[in-house]
Amino acid sequence: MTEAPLIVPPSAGPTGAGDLLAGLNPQQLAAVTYRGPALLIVAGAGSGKTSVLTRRIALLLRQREAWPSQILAITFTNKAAGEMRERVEGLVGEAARGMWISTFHSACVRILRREAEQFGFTKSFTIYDSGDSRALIKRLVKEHEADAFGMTPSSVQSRISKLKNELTDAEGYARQANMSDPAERIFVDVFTDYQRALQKANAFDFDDLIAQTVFLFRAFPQVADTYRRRFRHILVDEYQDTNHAQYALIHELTRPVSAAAPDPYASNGMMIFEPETAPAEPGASLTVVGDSDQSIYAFRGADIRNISEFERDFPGAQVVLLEQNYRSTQNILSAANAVIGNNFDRKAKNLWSDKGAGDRIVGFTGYSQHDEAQFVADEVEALRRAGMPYSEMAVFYRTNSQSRALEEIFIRAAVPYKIMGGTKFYERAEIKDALAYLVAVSNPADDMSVRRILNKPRRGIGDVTETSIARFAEEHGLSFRDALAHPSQLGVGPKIRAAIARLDAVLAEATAIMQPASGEIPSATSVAEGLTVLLEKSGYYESLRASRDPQDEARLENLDEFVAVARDFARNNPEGTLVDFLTEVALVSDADDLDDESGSVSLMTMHTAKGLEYDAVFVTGVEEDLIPHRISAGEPGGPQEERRLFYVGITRARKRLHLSLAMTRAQFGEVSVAMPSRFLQEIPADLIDWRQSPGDVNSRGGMQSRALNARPGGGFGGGRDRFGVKPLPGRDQLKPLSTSMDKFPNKVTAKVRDNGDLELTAGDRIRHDDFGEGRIEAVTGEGAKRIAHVRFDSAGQKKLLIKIAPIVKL
DNA sequence: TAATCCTCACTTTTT
DNA sequence: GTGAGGATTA
Repeated sequence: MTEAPLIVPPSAGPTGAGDLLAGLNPQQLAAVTYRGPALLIVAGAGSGKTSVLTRRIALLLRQREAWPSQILAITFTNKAAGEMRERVEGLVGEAARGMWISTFHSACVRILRREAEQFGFTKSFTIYDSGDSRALIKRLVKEHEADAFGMTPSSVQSRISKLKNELTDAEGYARQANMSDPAERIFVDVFTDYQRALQKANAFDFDDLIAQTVFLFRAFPQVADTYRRRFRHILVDEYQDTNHAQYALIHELTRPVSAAAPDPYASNGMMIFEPETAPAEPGASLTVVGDSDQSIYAFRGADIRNISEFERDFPGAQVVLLEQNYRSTQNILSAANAVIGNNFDRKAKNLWSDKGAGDRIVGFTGYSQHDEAQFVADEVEALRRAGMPYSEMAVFYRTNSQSRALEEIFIRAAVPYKIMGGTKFYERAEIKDALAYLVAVSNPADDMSVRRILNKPRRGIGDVTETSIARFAEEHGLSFRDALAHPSQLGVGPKIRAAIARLDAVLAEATAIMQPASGEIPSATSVAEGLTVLLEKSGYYESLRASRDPQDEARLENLDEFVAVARDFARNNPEGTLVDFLTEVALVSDADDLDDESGSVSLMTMHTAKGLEYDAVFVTGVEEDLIPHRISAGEPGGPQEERRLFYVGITRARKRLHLSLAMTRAQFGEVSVAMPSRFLQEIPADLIDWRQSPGDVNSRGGMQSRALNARPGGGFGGGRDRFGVKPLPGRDQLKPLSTSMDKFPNKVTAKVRDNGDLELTAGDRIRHDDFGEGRIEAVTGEGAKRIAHVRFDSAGQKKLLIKIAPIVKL
């Protein structure tokens, strides 16, 4: 490999790289141009790592150091993969074709489908998502009566998942387990049976996709060599989030090619045996990008050591540190640095920005989560009026349940919002049902799917019938699916017999459409067609249409959307088969539709926020027991991971950062007192502009100072409390500052009413239960979405959804 | 077999 | 407060 020149003049002709290197700082330039076996790019938040990674790839292509087919770039989400591909294409155009830019899982699926027959699977294997595997484990836990030992399906699932992430299989675990412990024995049995069931169903779970690929490479070195020869440049993004199995996969792929063997890629498919003496090729060049301060997935098996010990694992590795942040103002970064600096055993890193100090961080303490939410809504509206689009604002929280209060207030305040993440489209029951129908066609060996649809819609087929079908299948050596073709031999009543026959016929009809036996190639739209046939003729649609449950209407819409997804797939992949479609669906999560729908505020957990950025960010619920979460206290490294999570949250902000909390929070049906998060006090007080500090709220009424006094050594110093707020002069902190509502015009209750068709016009005066009296300035919107723009006498400007606002006309 | 009542548990989750 | 899943009943 030739050493790339560090600086290429912009006029260097067709292979010139000047534009690729333009505008890079020296560290970025080094990260793009360094050539060697291994490179670690430590990329602080907002340091332009995506740009560096894409330019690095583009430069490799532009300078003809690598063919596209020799590049494997790995990201964690399909969305990130898509963006990276787009950006590389933007830089080098057509020359980007043929690269593998994908997630770990997609890359492994591609490999496994190609090699499946090597180890007892077929190309059309199913991918079990965590719901599928939980369902299977649940059955096994029941069969083995493992619940008697306190094992729940989800605990077993997470244990198995952890073991697989460590590349430990059932056999390996059994070898070192204490088999005199009955609980251990049963767990081993469940694990073993689980793996056996997967194999029998021709299925892999998510963890298997990685682990089995590693096992494949280890068991069949010549297969591994094929890929080692092919991929000369491997780049991994978000390396701090890799688990052991992923690490091992990378390790396998970057080993030197072990022996002279046929190379199908270099020989036009002809088998050419090189002489034994052929020099083995060196391992692929590896580039990893990551930031250990943003490692927030240890709970999923991510191993921070992968990045912290990179230099040991890959001797001779070069390390480049990107510390200049191009995203945030210095105040935000100073807060972030101060917080993360409290984590010990991290490599020092100091993000800096040349954007100037910027605005101070805004702090707010509400009485309740509603109060806090109202603050967020008000602030969002103020920013909107100042010209910031909603799509540039985001609200983060630690747990999904916190979104509820925010939603309630946002609806009432007519703030358009969008929840990111949350219940996933592909995890909805009706979508899983539709998928199960498709899987029943594509992989009849997969009993789970067939069992799932057996009685959906209701056909009168219950447990008893299911068991007899299973028994019949067992006795005759058939799959569960094939047993459906012999309803008369099942010993069930005529009604049920007919129902089974009908299901069998529907499946057969759909199979004929999507996978014609004659070997002819099904049309591009066959998946959408087959899906429609399945849903129509199985009676699934009909049962939803006939239902009186209002939720079933939404289910129908979801199914329509799913059919639309299938049509889109056909359009984008004219050659795409049913298996391709199912693969895409299994590996694509909703996180991939994170596209900012322009014009709405984004609500999401701090985990989901990683990798995103917004002009204005609201981090809510900055309280003890929430961030850091209560449960994290018991886990090793828990509090530190929580701190990183908080760090990720605040480093998403470009210009404005808001930190808010509530003094009381209703959780699990009861209201409890919340305390400010310890992380708040790690931020230098002069960086925060408290609109309402914890001190303000506490010093009112009977529960004064509870949160502040709860910490020994806390209290006030230098005329300012620890939150940087001056105590009001002339008043004793222990006495109520004010007992009237005027100081807290935003205090909000969570009542909802129905005003029906209350007529309002500009100029009317109204009284609001929480905000007092005000004057209507304008009314916009139609019907149930009519919005009153009100200027309240003491609570300021607000928008209200008229239908549900607690208001009366005066 | 299906509907209904009751109990329980309740972080985060790129695939 | 809520939703899922299990046990109980019709």
